Amino acid sequence: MSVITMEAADGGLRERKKARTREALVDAALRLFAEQGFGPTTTEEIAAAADVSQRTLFRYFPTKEDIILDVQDEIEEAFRLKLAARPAAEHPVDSLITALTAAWSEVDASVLNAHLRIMRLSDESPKLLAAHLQRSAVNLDLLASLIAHRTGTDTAEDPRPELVAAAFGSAVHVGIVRCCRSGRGGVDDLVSSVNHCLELLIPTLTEPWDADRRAGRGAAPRAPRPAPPADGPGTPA
Amino acid sequence: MSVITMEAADGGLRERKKARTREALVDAALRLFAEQGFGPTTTEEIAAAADVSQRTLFRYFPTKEDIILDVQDEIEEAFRLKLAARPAAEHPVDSLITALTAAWSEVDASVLNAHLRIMRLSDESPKLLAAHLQRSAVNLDLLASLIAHRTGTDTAEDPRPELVAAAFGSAVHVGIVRCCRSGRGGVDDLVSSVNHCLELLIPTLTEPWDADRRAGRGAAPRAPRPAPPADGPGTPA
DNA sequence: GTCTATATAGGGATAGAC
DNA sequence: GTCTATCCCTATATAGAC
Repeated sequence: MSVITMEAADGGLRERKKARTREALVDAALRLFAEQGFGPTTTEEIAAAADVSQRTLFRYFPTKEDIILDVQDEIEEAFRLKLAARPAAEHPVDSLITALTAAWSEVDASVLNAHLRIMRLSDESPKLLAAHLQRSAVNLDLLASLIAHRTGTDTAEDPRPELVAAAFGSAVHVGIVRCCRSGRGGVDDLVSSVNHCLELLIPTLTEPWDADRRAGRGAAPRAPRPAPPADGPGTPA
Repeated sequence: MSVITMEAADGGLRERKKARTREALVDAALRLFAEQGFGPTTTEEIAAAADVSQRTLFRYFPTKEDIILDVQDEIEEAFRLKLAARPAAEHPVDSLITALTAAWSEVDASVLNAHLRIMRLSDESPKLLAAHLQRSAVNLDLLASLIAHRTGTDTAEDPRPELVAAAFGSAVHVGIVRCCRSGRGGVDDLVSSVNHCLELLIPTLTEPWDADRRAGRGAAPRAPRPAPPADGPGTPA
């Protein structure tokens, strides 16, 4: 048979079969985890549900956690692409917030929903939570490198790229966790919770603590930095 | 024999034996991990080195990682105690920084050194890193609760306690990681690296980005909040 | 009887041989 | 892709200390 026929189409025939197998595994895992929990579900069950052998499963994913944690990487990669599209002169904090909004508005809703379901599962399984946090750490490193590159900062001498990335990541994480904890949460709840946390981050660190302030209804925080020129090619949403 | 004789001393005979077994396990693990790495060392080896059975090891520690990660909890608990001793009116950010300095100056140097060694091992073993991050998350929750209690803030409605705790924790983490990455690091290097990151956190988020600023030698950041009254009972170092 | 330690057996994840 | 080995961790059954 012709090699050309097999690989010509639009991503390769094999590529698409691989992608389908991969998706079948992710779907099966997501479903079984929801039904039985993360721990009780075995890799053999997942493989059987996706009609492949256990060995094949481990050829696609190195660990059980990775089967579902890949969607996280997918989201974060989209986010980094949006960040790279922001103007270089913009302050990293502004770039990060704008890029996140842009990325989340473009990502498929089912992907964000899957991410939410994974966060829920993490509450129940320490192992899954640990794997998730580890990935977040790796993605944070990538983010810091990207920021350093964009601002022409030498990471070896200046910790600021890592600090912005870490502080931003913290705020996003707090927003996600709070959304998950508040019972049911659709994608809309997720977005508003994270946005609220991002808005509050700087005022929380710089303004006097007012016990009565809540949910952004308080004295409006003074703009801490001059607004950047609105010349960005990105998607300001 | 008399019950009084057995338990009168200062913490109970059994308690001290338990503590000694525990310490023997931690020491053995720390030594074996340094010699062979985290992954290759088996729980049976650790148990044998501490002269107990594998089952006993798992009675003291639920997982292999926990054998060494308990020193982290020890440090963080000391930190929370120092934080609780700060005046309630002080801004959380100031309380956190002061409490950290106080805690680290009191903790035994060997404990901090053990912590550093663990961080190094984490670079080598994803599993250890994941477990470490998970613990940090738990400790961050405790920290947020403490801050909420001290400031009279309702965590359900106001995310700020979680935000300060998370941002502070991020900066500390960045400082630790940078210290570990910069080759050899004594406790002094650790302290200065973390302090540097803590000083830079707020200016990094609020001041314009100046690519030439480095290591704190740049325009001094304006004090973002009025300095708190120096009436704290803590150890301002 | 109660608490604590042990040995043994086994399940489940993952790596490697074939 | 099947089979096997290894390691982490758990369960059960049991024995010593007081």
